[in-house]
Amino acid sequence: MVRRVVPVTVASTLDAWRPLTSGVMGDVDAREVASIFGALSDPVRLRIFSMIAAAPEMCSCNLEAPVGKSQPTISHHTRILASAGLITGEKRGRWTYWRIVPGRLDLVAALLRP
Amino acid sequence: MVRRVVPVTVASTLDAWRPLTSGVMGDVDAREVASIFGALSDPVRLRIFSMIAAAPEMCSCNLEAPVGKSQPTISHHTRILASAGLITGEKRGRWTYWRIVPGRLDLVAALLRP
DNA sequence: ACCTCACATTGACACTTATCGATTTATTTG
DNA sequence: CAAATAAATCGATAAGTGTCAATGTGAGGT
Repeated sequence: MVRRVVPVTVASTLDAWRPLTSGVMGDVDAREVASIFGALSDPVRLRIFSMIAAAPEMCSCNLEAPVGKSQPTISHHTRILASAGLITGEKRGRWTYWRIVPGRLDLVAALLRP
Repeated sequence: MVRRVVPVTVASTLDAWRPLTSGVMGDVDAREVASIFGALSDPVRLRIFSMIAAAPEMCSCNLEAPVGKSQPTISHHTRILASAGLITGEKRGRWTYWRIVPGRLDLVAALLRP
Protein backbone atom coordinates (compact mmCIF):
# COMPACT_ATOMS: atom_id res chain seq x y z
CA MET A 1 0.00 0.00 0.00
CA VAL A 2 1.32 3.37 -0.98
CA ARG A 3 1.37 5.96 1.74
CA ARG A 4 2.25 9.54 1.36
CA VAL A 5 2.16 12.29 3.92
CA VAL A 6 0.45 15.45 2.85
CA PRO A 7 2.63 18.37 3.87
CA VAL A 8 0.97 20.76 6.28
CA THR A 9 2.04 24.36 6.31
CA VAL A 10 1.98 25.70 9.83
CA ALA A 11 2.59 29.41 9.71
CA SER A 12 3.63 29.52 13.32
CA THR A 13 7.14 30.39 14.32
CA LEU A 14 5.96 30.46 17.92
CA ASP A 15 5.27 27.50 20.16
CA ALA A 16 2.76 29.20 22.41
CA TRP A 17 0.95 32.45 22.85
CA ARG A 18 -0.13 34.28 25.95
CA PRO A 19 -3.82 34.13 26.81
CA LEU A 20 -5.83 36.87 25.18
CA THR A 21 -6.59 38.41 28.55
CA SER A 22 -2.99 38.51 29.77
CA GLY A 23 -1.94 41.79 28.21
CA VAL A 24 -1.69 43.88 25.10
CA MET A 25 -1.01 41.79 22.05
CA GLY A 26 1.69 42.73 19.59
CA ASP A 27 1.06 43.17 15.93
CA VAL A 28 2.97 40.08 14.80
CA ASP A 29 1.23 37.74 17.23
CA ALA A 30 -2.12 39.32 16.45
CA ARG A 31 -1.76 38.56 12.76
CA GLU A 32 -0.80 34.96 13.37
CA VAL A 33 -3.48 34.26 15.96
CA ALA A 34 -6.05 35.97 13.75
CA SER A 35 -5.27 33.54 10.93
CA ILE A 36 -6.04 30.58 13.18
CA PHE A 37 -9.30 32.05 14.36
CA GLY A 38 -10.03 32.87 10.75
CA ALA A 39 -9.81 29.18 9.91
CA LEU A 40 -12.54 28.55 12.48
CA SER A 41 -14.67 31.49 11.43
CA ASP A 42 -16.63 29.72 8.71
CA PRO A 43 -19.70 27.55 9.47
CA VAL A 44 -18.83 25.03 6.78
CA ARG A 45 -15.29 24.65 8.13
CA LEU A 46 -16.59 24.25 11.67
CA ARG A 47 -18.88 21.44 10.56
CA ILE A 48 -16.06 19.78 8.63
CA PHE A 49 -13.76 20.12 11.62
CA SER A 50 -16.34 18.67 14.01
CA MET A 51 -16.90 15.70 11.71
CA ILE A 52 -13.18 15.02 11.60
CA ALA A 53 -12.90 15.48 15.36
CA ALA A 54 -15.82 13.16 16.04
CA ALA A 55 -14.22 10.26 14.15
CA PRO A 56 -10.68 8.92 14.41
CA GLU A 57 -10.19 9.90 10.82
CA MET A 58 -12.35 11.10 7.98
CA CYS A 59 -12.13 10.77 4.21
CA SER A 60 -12.81 13.85 2.09
CA CYS A 61 -15.27 11.83 0.05
CA ASN A 62 -17.37 11.30 3.16
CA LEU A 63 -17.60 15.02 3.82
CA GLU A 64 -19.29 16.21 0.65
CA ALA A 65 -22.75 14.75 1.22
CA PRO A 66 -23.28 15.68 4.88
CA VAL A 67 -21.85 19.16 4.46
CA GLY A 68 -23.74 19.72 1.23
CA LYS A 69 -20.98 21.43 -0.69
CA SER A 70 -19.18 20.62 -3.91
CA GLN A 71 -15.92 18.70 -4.06
CA PRO A 72 -13.77 21.76 -4.87
CA THR A 73 -15.33 23.62 -1.98
CA ILE A 74 -14.57 20.80 0.45
CA SER A 75 -11.01 20.70 -0.83
CA HIS A 76 -10.76 24.46 -0.39
CA HIS A 77 -11.85 24.29 3.25
CA THR A 78 -9.71 21.32 4.25
CA ARG A 79 -6.72 23.12 2.81
CA ILE A 80 -7.41 26.17 4.97
CA LEU A 81 -7.86 24.05 8.10
CA ALA A 82 -4.63 22.22 7.34
CA SER A 83 -2.75 25.47 6.69
CA ALA A 84 -3.85 26.65 10.12
CA GLY A 85 -2.40 23.47 11.60
CA LEU A 86 -5.75 22.30 12.89
CA ILE A 87 -5.97 19.12 10.83
CA THR A 88 -3.50 16.95 9.02
CA GLY A 89 -4.07 14.80 5.97
CA GLU A 90 -2.72 11.46 4.90
CA LYS A 91 -3.18 10.18 1.38
CA ARG A 92 -3.79 6.46 1.08
CA GLY A 93 -4.53 5.26 -2.40
CA ARG A 94 -6.99 7.56 -4.03
CA TRP A 95 -8.34 8.84 -0.76
CA THR A 96 -7.20 11.50 1.65
CA TYR A 97 -7.88 10.88 5.32
CA TRP A 98 -7.97 13.79 7.71
CA ARG A 99 -7.27 13.86 11.43
CA ILE A 100 -7.33 16.67 13.92
CA VAL A 101 -4.06 17.89 15.45
CA PRO A 102 -4.90 17.72 19.17
CA GLY A 103 -2.02 19.87 20.35
CA ARG A 104 -3.03 22.66 18.05
CA LEU A 105 -6.52 22.69 19.47
CA ASP A 106 -5.12 22.82 22.99
CA LEU A 107 -3.04 25.79 21.97
CA VAL A 108 -6.11 27.66 20.81
CA ALA A 109 -8.00 26.66 23.95
CA ALA A 110 -5.14 27.92 26.11
CA LEU A 111 -5.33 31.19 24.23
CA LEU A 112 -8.96 31.57 25.19
CA ARG A 113 -8.77 30.29 28.74
CA PRO A 114 -5.58 30.95 30.79
CA MET B 1 -23.43 61.65 36.49
CA VAL B 2 -25.39 60.39 33.57
CA ARG B 3 -25.08 56.70 32.90
CA ARG B 4 -26.56 54.84 30.03
CA VAL B 5 -26.12 51.21 29.13
CA VAL B 6 -25.20 50.56 25.54
CA PRO B 7 -27.32 47.67 24.30
CA VAL B 8 -25.28 44.70 23.21
CA THR B 9 -26.71 42.39 20.62
CA VAL B 10 -25.81 38.83 21.49
CA ALA B 11 -27.01 36.58 18.74
CA SER B 12 -26.94 33.56 21.01
CA THR B 13 -30.09 31.74 21.90
CA LEU B 14 -27.96 29.00 23.43
CA ASP B 15 -26.20 28.97 26.76
CA ALA B 16 -23.71 26.27 25.86
CA TRP B 17 -22.59 24.17 22.97
CA ARG B 18 -21.54 20.58 22.74
CA PRO B 19 -17.82 19.94 22.49
CA LEU B 20 -16.54 19.73 18.96
CA THR B 21 -15.48 16.14 19.45
CA SER B 22 -18.91 14.97 20.59
CA GLY B 23 -20.49 14.83 17.17
CA VAL B 24 -21.28 16.71 14.02
CA MET B 25 -22.08 20.32 14.64
CA GLY B 26 -25.45 21.54 13.45
CA ASP B 27 -25.79 24.35 11.01
CA VAL B 28 -27.33 26.82 13.46
CA ASP B 29 -24.66 26.31 16.10
CA ALA B 30 -21.94 26.44 13.45
CA ARG B 31 -23.08 29.83 12.25
CA GLU B 32 -23.15 31.26 15.75
CA VAL B 33 -19.80 29.87 16.81
CA ALA B 34 -18.32 31.00 13.51
CA SER B 35 -19.43 34.56 14.20
CA ILE B 36 -17.53 34.53 17.49
CA PHE B 37 -14.38 33.22 15.87
CA GLY B 38 -14.95 35.71 13.10
CA ALA B 39 -14.88 38.51 15.63
CA LEU B 40 -11.49 37.24 16.76
CA SER B 41 -10.14 36.71 13.24
CA ASP B 42 -8.87 40.23 12.68
CA PRO B 43 -5.51 41.44 14.03
CA VAL B 44 -6.84 44.90 14.83
CA ARG B 45 -9.75 43.44 16.77
CA LEU B 46 -7.45 41.09 18.66
CA ARG B 47 -5.29 43.98 19.73
CA ILE B 48 -8.34 46.02 20.74
CA PHE B 49 -9.71 43.08 22.70
CA SER B 50 -6.42 42.45 24.46
CA MET B 51 -6.14 46.11 25.39
CA ILE B 52 -9.60 46.10 26.87
CA ALA B 53 -8.84 42.86 28.69
CA ALA B 54 -5.59 44.24 30.08
CA ALA B 55 -7.33 47.15 31.79
CA PRO B 56 -10.44 47.08 33.94
CA GLU B 57 -12.10 49.24 31.34
CA MET B 58 -11.00 51.11 28.26
CA CYS B 59 -12.26 54.22 26.54
CA SER B 60 -12.58 54.20 22.76
CA CYS B 61 -10.57 57.39 22.61
CA ASN B 62 -7.61 55.59 24.16
CA LEU B 63 -7.65 52.92 21.48
CA GLU B 64 -7.09 54.98 18.36
CA ALA B 65 -3.49 55.98 18.90
CA PRO B 66 -2.04 52.61 20.01
CA VAL B 67 -3.94 50.66 17.37
CA GLY B 68 -3.14 53.21 14.67
CA LYS B 69 -6.51 53.24 12.98
CA SER B 70 -9.06 55.98 12.36
CA GLN B 71 -11.94 56.67 14.69
CA PRO B 72 -14.62 55.14 12.42
CA THR B 73 -12.51 52.01 12.08
CA ILE B 74 -12.21 51.65 15.85
CA SER B 75 -15.94 52.14 16.18
CA HIS B 76 -16.50 49.51 13.50
CA HIS B 77 -14.38 46.93 15.31
CA THR B 78 -15.78 47.55 18.79
CA ARG B 79 -19.25 47.11 17.36
CA ILE B 80 -18.32 43.70 15.92
CA LEU B 81 -16.73 42.58 19.19
CA ALA B 82 -19.83 43.69 21.09
CA SER B 83 -22.17 41.97 18.65
CA ALA B 84 -20.26 38.75 19.25
CA GLY B 85 -20.84 39.19 22.97
CA LEU B 86 -17.13 39.49 23.72
CA ILE B 87 -17.18 43.03 25.09
CA THR B 88 -19.81 45.32 26.49
CA GLY B 89 -19.89 49.10 26.41
CA GLU B 90 -21.10 51.70 28.82
CA LYS B 91 -21.53 55.33 27.84
CA ARG B 92 -20.64 57.87 30.49
CA GLY B 93 -20.85 61.45 29.39
CA ARG B 94 -19.16 61.78 26.02
CA TRP B 95 -17.08 58.67 26.43
CA THR B 96 -17.78 55.01 25.90
CA TYR B 97 -16.01 52.58 28.18
CA TRP B 98 -15.56 48.99 27.13
CA ARG B 99 -15.18 45.89 29.26
CA ILE B 100 -14.74 42.27 28.34
CA VAL B 101 -17.50 39.78 29.04
CA PRO B 102 -15.54 37.13 30.94
CA GLY B 103 -17.85 34.14 30.51
CA ARG B 104 -18.01 34.48 26.77
CA LEU B 105 -14.44 33.31 26.18
CA ASP B 106 -14.89 30.40 28.57
CA LEU B 107 -17.87 29.27 26.56
CA VAL B 108 -15.79 29.00 23.42
CA ALA B 109 -12.91 27.39 25.27
CA ALA B 110 -15.23 24.72 26.66
CA LEU B 111 -16.24 24.00 23.09
CA LEU B 112 -12.69 23.27 22.10
CA ARG B 113 -11.54 21.37 25.15
CA PRO B 114 -14.30 19.64 27.14
C1' DA C 1 -27.59 79.64 22.32
C1' DC C 2 -23.22 78.29 20.53
C1' DC C 3 -19.10 75.71 20.21
C1' DT C 4 -16.42 71.62 21.17
C1' DC C 5 -15.60 66.93 21.78
C1' DA C 6 -16.46 61.72 21.55
C1' DC C 7 -18.60 58.53 19.07
C1' DA C 8 -21.85 56.53 15.50
C1' DT C 9 -23.29 56.31 10.77
C1' DT C 10 -22.99 56.71 5.80
C1' DG C 11 -20.90 56.08 1.33
C1' DA C 12 -17.30 54.65 -1.40
C1' DC C 13 -13.40 51.92 -2.54
C1' DA C 14 -10.06 48.15 -2.66
C1' DC C 15 -9.38 43.76 -1.22
C1' DT C 16 -10.60 39.20 0.32
C1' DT C 17 -13.37 35.05 0.34
C1' DA C 18 -16.85 31.35 -0.59
C1' DT C 19 -18.66 28.86 -4.19
C1' DC C 20 -18.92 25.98 -8.27
C1' DG C 21 -18.05 24.25 -13.26
C1' DA C 22 -14.34 22.68 -15.90
C1' DT C 23 -9.95 20.77 -16.09
C1' DT C 24 -5.84 18.45 -14.50
C1' DT C 25 -3.25 15.16 -11.68
C1' DA C 26 -2.60 10.89 -9.43
C1' DT C 27 -3.90 6.28 -8.31
C1' DT C 28 -6.32 1.87 -8.74
C1' DT C 29 -8.56 -1.53 -11.61
C1' DG C 30 -9.86 -4.14 -15.83
C1' DC D 1 -2.70 0.67 -21.84
C1' DA D 2 -7.31 2.37 -21.03
C1' DA D 3 -11.12 3.40 -18.07
C1' DA D 4 -12.58 4.96 -13.65
C1' DT D 5 -12.23 7.57 -9.50
C1' DA D 6 -10.64 10.82 -5.69
C1' DA D 7 -8.85 15.04 -5.08
C1' DA D 8 -6.31 19.29 -6.35
C1' DT D 9 -6.14 23.27 -9.29
C1' DC D 10 -7.90 26.91 -12.36
C1' DG D 11 -11.13 30.60 -13.71
C1' DA D 12 -15.00 33.21 -12.89
C1' DT D 13 -18.36 35.39 -10.06
C1' DA D 14 -21.02 36.98 -6.23
C1' DA D 15 -20.83 38.27 -1.60
C1' DG D 16 -18.39 39.85 2.34
C1' DT D 17 -14.89 42.83 4.80
C1' DG D 18 -11.56 46.55 6.33
C1' DT D 19 -10.61 51.19 5.76
C1' DC D 20 -11.28 56.14 5.80
C1' DA D 21 -13.33 60.93 4.56
C1' DA D 22 -17.45 63.17 5.30
C1' DT D 23 -21.42 63.76 7.94
C1' DG D 24 -24.72 63.04 11.80
C1' DT D 25 -25.79 62.72 16.89
C1' DG D 26 -25.67 63.73 21.53
C1' DA D 27 -23.50 65.43 25.70
C1' DG D 28 -20.73 69.01 28.11
C1' DG D 29 -18.67 73.41 28.58
C1' DT D 30 -18.56 78.65 27.83
